[in-house]
Formats: sequence, structure tokens, C-alpha cells
Amino acid sequence: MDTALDRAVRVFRERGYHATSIGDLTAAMRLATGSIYKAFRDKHAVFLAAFERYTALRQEQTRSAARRGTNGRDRIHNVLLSYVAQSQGAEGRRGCLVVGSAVELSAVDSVVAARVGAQLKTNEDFIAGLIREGQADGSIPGHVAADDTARLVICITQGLRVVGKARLPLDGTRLVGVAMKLLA
Amino acid sequence: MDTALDRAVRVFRERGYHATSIGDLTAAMRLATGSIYKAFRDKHAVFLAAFERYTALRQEQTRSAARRGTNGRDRIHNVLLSYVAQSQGAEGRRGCLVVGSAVELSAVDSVVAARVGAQLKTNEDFIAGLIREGQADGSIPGHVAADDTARLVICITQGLRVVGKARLPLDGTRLVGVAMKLLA
DNA sequence: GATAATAGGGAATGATTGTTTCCTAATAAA
DNA sequence: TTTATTAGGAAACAATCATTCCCTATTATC
Repeated sequence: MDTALDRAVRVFRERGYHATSIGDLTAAMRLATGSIYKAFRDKHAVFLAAFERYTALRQEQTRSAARRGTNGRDRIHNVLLSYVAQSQGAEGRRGCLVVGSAVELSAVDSVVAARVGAQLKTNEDFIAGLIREGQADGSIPGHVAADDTARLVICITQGLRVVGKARLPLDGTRLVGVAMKLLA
Repeated sequence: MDTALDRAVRVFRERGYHATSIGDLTAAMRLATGSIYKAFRDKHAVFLAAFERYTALRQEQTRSAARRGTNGRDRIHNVLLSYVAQSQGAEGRRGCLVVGSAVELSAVDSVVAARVGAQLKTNEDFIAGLIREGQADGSIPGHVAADDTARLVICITQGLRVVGKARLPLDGTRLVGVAMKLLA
């Protein structure tokens, strides 16, 4: 079932919510129509489950990238590099479910809007935490405004997904190199 | 006709392409079904015309914001402030057609993908030009990498639209204040 | 003033959508 | 072995979609 959900995640990421038909889902999930409706109340419920699974997976990837750093500054560096990698090439073209949901649904679907907002907030808090960690360990100057900088970093990460979906090439090292100036 | 197109822009911005039905368009544009199909080949053509009109309008707003600055650095400052303002509140919730098209369509619609890519490139070149202008007039240090910084600024602007659509509050002065570090 | 041409409106159409229902096969319980 | 119970699949369903067709005014031409 989780593997079927992973396949649903992929379709929703590529085509978005409205452009994904139940037929697309049956093909992707390798499940018949009736089986899908036996496991989920409706298409919206499939999407919500896929969203949940996607954010859980992505969150783990981000924290794992952060753990590979030795101090606050280095952790943010790794998180940004990971984001650029995710936004590039075939994976980037697949798109981000959070960004897709924010753009396509949050105006008309309050349930999805709430989850998108919560996810953005979680990510922002995580970045802000890393900044404060860096200030404590001396790798980031104390005058950096943690909350404002974190919000701007979130804008960068979400923007990376948009630009990556538009197929613009992204040079991770150079782009992140410039972005790190925000922590100076 | 242009006023009808403006109304179409608004609907497409709010709901995206797939969630906007011909019925929605007739209601918004105050035109009957037959009239729309007399003026445009199909729904896709309406969207393309709306996209064109939106980008022309937005481009003019951006250049106008830039003109209000006295040097390269100040112009970029104004452009960023203008972007934050556009991404906030009711206008922000309406969303950006470029971001929406990139996320919802660029994977499955090569025509739209090309226009999105072209628009992003235009904006990026514009920012890069302002950076070089600032380096010439002394308001931006020469060691700033114009192209890389411009691409990152584009990520920020696109990310602002995503975050704004998700209803997170944006403090223009503080956010742009942090972003200006990229030009140091 | 009569007529041709056109712009606009609304009903009809076929395709596609999400959803439900029914059926079959497999498993568990007795 | 027989009987419940469940998981899964395919066809049928109503609703909605984009699109076409035809009709009615209105404007322009002669």
C-alpha cells in the first residue's frame, strides 16, 4: 500500500491535482478503480495521504542533509545544496508537492492550505533553529536576524523548485555560495 | 476585449488552468460560450493570451519600480520591495501566472513551458543588468557575481509568490533588508 | 431603406470526469 | 468442507467538461 502511495506521489508531483485523473492513478498505483475507493474515501483523500507521505520523506532528507554538517553554518550549507540537487534535472522536473499544492490548491482548498502552511512553518522553524545553533557555536555572526533570514531562505528553497520545474539549469555550488552571504 | 482578457487573467491566476472551466471564463469575462470560441481557438489560446497580457503588465510594473531608484543598488531594492508587495495580502493570494504556469503546466505543455522559460530569462537578464549598472555607478561592489546573484534573486522572487499564495505574512522592509546582503 | 456581414449568445454534443455498484476470487473461521 | 468475510477488479452511472452549431441582433454597405 505504501508503495502504491509512492507511485501516487509521483503522479501528483508531475501533473498536479486537477490534471491527475482516477484513470491516471489506477495506472500509476497498479490498482483498479474500486480498490482505490475501498482504500480511500475519494480522490481528495488519496491526495492528502500522498501529501503526508511526501512531506515526511522530504523532511527526513532535509534533516539528514543537516546532520552531515559540523556546525550551524555548515548544516545550512548542506541543506541548501540538497535543495538545489532536488530541484534540478529529472527530479526537479518532477516538482515539489508542497509548492504545487500551494500554487494550485491553497486558494480553493482550505484543508490543503492548512497543511501547506504548516509545512512551510516547520521548515522555517528548522532553518531558524540552525541559524541560532550557528550563532551559538560561533559559525554565524550574532547580528544575523534569525527569523527574517529563515523566511528568506524558505523563499529561496521554494523558488528553487519553481525555477527547477521551469527547466532552468542550476549550478548548486555557485548558487549556494552566493546564498551563504545571507549568513554573513 | 482587453478588459475581458484582464478578467480572464484574474481567474487563471486564482484557480490555475485546469480548475478554470469555460463556465468560469464566461462568468468572469462576461462573454457567452460562443463568443469566447469566436475570439479564441480554444481554452488554451485564451490562456496564452492571458499569459501574454499578464507578463506585459507585470514587466511594466517591475521596470517602473526600477526607474524610481537613483542607482543600480537602489533600483534592485525597489524591484524587490515591489515584488514583496505583489506577493502579499489579497494580491498575493491571487497568485502569479508565471509561477502557476511553471508549476502546473510546464511539465506537460511545451508551448507554455517555453514562454515561462523565456519570461524567467528576461527577468533574470534585467536583474543582472541592474547589478552591472550598480557596479558601474559604484553602488554595488565589483566582486559580486552578476549572473549567479541574478539567478538567486529570481529564485527569491518566485519563492515570494509561492509563500505569499500560502498566506504567510511578509514583512517587506525586513525581508528585503536581509536580501540586500547578496549585493554586498 | 434593403441587404450583406458580423458579433454575440445559448442550447446541443460527445468525451471525460469522479464515483458507485456489482461481481469474482481469495482468505479466515467454523 | 462449508461458510463468512474481505480484497480487488471492471462495468455502469451521473455530472461536468471543452467544443460545436445555430440562431438572433446589430452594424456596415450599397
